[in-house]
Amino acid sequence: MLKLSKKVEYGLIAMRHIAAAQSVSSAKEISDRYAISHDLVAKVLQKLAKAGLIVSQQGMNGGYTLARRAADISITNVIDAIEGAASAGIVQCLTADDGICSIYDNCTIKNPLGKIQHNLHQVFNTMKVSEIV
Amino acid sequence: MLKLSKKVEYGLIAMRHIAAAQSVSSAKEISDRYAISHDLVAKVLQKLAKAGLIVSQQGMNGGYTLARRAADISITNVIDAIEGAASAGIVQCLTADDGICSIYDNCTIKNPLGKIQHNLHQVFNTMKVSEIV
DNA sequence: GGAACTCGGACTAAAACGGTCCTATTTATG
DNA sequence: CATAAATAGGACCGTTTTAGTCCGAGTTCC
Ligand code: SF4
Ligand code: SF4
Repeated sequence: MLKLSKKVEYGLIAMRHIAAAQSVSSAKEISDRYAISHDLVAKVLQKLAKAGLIVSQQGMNGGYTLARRAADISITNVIDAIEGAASAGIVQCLTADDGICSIYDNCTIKNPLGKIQHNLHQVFNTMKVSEIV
Repeated sequence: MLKLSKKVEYGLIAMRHIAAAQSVSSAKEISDRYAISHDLVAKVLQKLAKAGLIVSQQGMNGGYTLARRAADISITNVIDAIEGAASAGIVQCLTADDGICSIYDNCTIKNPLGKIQHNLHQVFNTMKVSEIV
């Protein structure tokens, strides 16, 4: 239940690969190296690019490179890029999202959970891509 | 994606309620107070009882009481009781579970993720039920 | 022009989630 | 002793999420 999705895992693997590479890295290169579905990792890469974490180079011999230093990209950045920023919350009522919980008024644990969520974010924010190369 | 399930939320609400109550608390009492499905909270309570976090008293005027001091029950205990101990992991390859990942051999991020998981557990372990009453 | 890329939407099978329902058992109480 | 109020627990079910595929289109190098 606290498991992160495969897409995020693939995203982290890809980020690590790109960060460690000298030149541009293509989706095929990554999917081959780690035995992941090409289509899947390609989509993840597209999301990472759209979020501005990596820059794409289209056409032949194209691929991706980091958009900024690996030390300036946190795990939170990667997660948000792939899952959407709203997913950053441990419970939906604490994310700035629309749908609030039907229990909201009666809920006695949202404040404590807020504290937990803060601590969790601390963990993901302090861990940078540069630390996993 | 890091969201905890409704069952866990209900479990935490129930634990808080029981910890704050003077006498035994029945499932109906809790489901009424917080406007949750009776059947659902009842099942959660059964799991908590089975895990030894609360003790049940059957029959009329029955219900649940804490099995030990609220300060000795961590959030991890509650999560594990409801979701099963195997769910404690951020990725399945790091839990002592059976099914390992197909990528396992090629995966370059399992060690870093192990460190993250450790930090996460720290958060859930140090937070006790007594802190949410 | 073609090969090797990125881009991006549509689609799907399978699993997880959230929840209901039904039955059996236990126990206090009148 | 009968009954009502509880726990115990399995079966079931509709919806959503996940993980993944497939296909068409645009881009750039050779
Ligand atoms: S209100 Fe309480 S139950 Fe509803 S989402 Fe927030 S924390 Fe979870
Ligand atoms: S091996 Fe890597 S990809 Fe597979 S589960 Fe463990 S961390 Fe995730």
